[in-house]
Amino acid sequence: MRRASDDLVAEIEVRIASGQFENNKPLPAERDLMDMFGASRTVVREAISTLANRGLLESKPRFRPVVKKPDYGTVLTATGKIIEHLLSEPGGVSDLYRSREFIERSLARHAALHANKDDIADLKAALAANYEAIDDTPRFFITDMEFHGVLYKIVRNPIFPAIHEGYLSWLSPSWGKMNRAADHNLINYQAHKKIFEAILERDPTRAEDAMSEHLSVAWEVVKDTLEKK
Amino acid sequence: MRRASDDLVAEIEVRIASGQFENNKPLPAERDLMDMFGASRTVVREAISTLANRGLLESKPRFRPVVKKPDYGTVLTATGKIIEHLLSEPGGVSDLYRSREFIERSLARHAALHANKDDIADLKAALAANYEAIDDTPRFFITDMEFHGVLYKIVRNPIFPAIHEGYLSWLSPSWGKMNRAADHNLINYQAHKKIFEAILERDPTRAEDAMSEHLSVAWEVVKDTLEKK
DNA sequence: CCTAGATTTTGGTCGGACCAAAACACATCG
DNA sequence: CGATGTGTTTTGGTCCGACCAAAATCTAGG
Repeated sequence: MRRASDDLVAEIEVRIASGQFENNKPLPAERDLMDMFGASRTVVREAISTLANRGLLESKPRFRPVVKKPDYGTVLTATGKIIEHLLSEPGGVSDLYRSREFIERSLARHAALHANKDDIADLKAALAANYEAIDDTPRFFITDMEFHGVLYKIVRNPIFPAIHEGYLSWLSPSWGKMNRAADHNLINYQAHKKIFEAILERDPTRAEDAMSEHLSVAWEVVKDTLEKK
Repeated sequence: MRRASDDLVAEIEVRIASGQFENNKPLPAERDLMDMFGASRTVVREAISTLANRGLLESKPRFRPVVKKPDYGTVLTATGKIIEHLLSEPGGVSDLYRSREFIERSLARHAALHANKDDIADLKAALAANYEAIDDTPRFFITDMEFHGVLYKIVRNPIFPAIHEGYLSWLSPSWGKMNRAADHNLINYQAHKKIFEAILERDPTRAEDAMSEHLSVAWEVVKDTLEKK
């Protein structure tokens, strides 16, 4: 048994994929969709709701839903709401953080083995920006993220930058409130520098260890913040 | 501006988290929810639909929605529909497969460094089961998955088995149709054996390389299958 | 105590209605 | 002629009541 709205969902998906409903353009009005598919407004709205939850439509109340052809970022935003539940449970943040540690350790190793000239240049630039921002904590936070972001980029697989985005959006609420004084910034910068140097010298194990060390230290701070709260 | 159904969604989420709506038990009838929250059936249904799409309710047409407290598996099923879209685009399967390669290489390395007695025993058992099934392709497929699954378990982080599940459900349609003759089984078994031995000897680099080799070979087969189609 | 049929409940769908906000058209003004 | 303000139409959000068919529940018969 299937719902009428499921058929509609499928048909709209096809039209989005085929470009008949153009990307980033508003969907036709609900009443037009009714005519178009010979469905009642109930099913039309239900279909829209489903598609919005899947991330294929971006629907703000009172505004026309906008067609969004899915990418790996879409997956993350669609997942966000569930992840929130998981993070609120004991160990949730810890599990997620540790998975990040696992990934980024591997990323550091990978960078040491496979980074090319451009990648190195990007890392160097990110590190420099990082250094410049040591006395500007909000800005340091951004350059910090960007330094790590370069590592996600080096694998040249669109999935990884999306994962990075995910970690940022899910984890940053946890460390947003934590004490990010200038001395922390310095410590983090130095850690980044160590990672960079290991990559530069093509030493995967040292790169991995440096990253491991870096994230462990940062985790201690995050953990304290979580427990205090 | 917020929708009335959003409030309802939030309230129901709370009641699920608090256990007032018990896990794996059916949600109250729509008309009861109307009374309970003083909302119209329209918003009640909209809220249910949203929660179902989020994965907090499992709703089969004509049946009472069943409450599902989210876990990392929930994330995957909720994501599945979007991933399908991404996989149907050029390079989609390839990107996903390569991300798996990246992860499992790291898993092999990690196992070589950190597997304990029990983990080794599990791997050994999985490998044995694998061997037993060489002449039984469907069964080999299962034991193959399980061998890899042990590696995901070794990191002792609930996120990773969930990732494994994800790869299986998303990738297996691609290789389901491919030629899985007994000679392939033997090759794969031998690859597993090499990985296991490297882990046993605590040689992370050889474990990683063996995994890398194993997945590359498998990918060639998958790729051919995809292109032929 | 179990089964088969009658009855009630309930999810899915429809149509119509109303409101307020958004989108649009148009006249006005600098 | 473009910017601006106003009036009209369109459109999404919500509610109501109704109907159907499938589930769930109850009931009578074995």
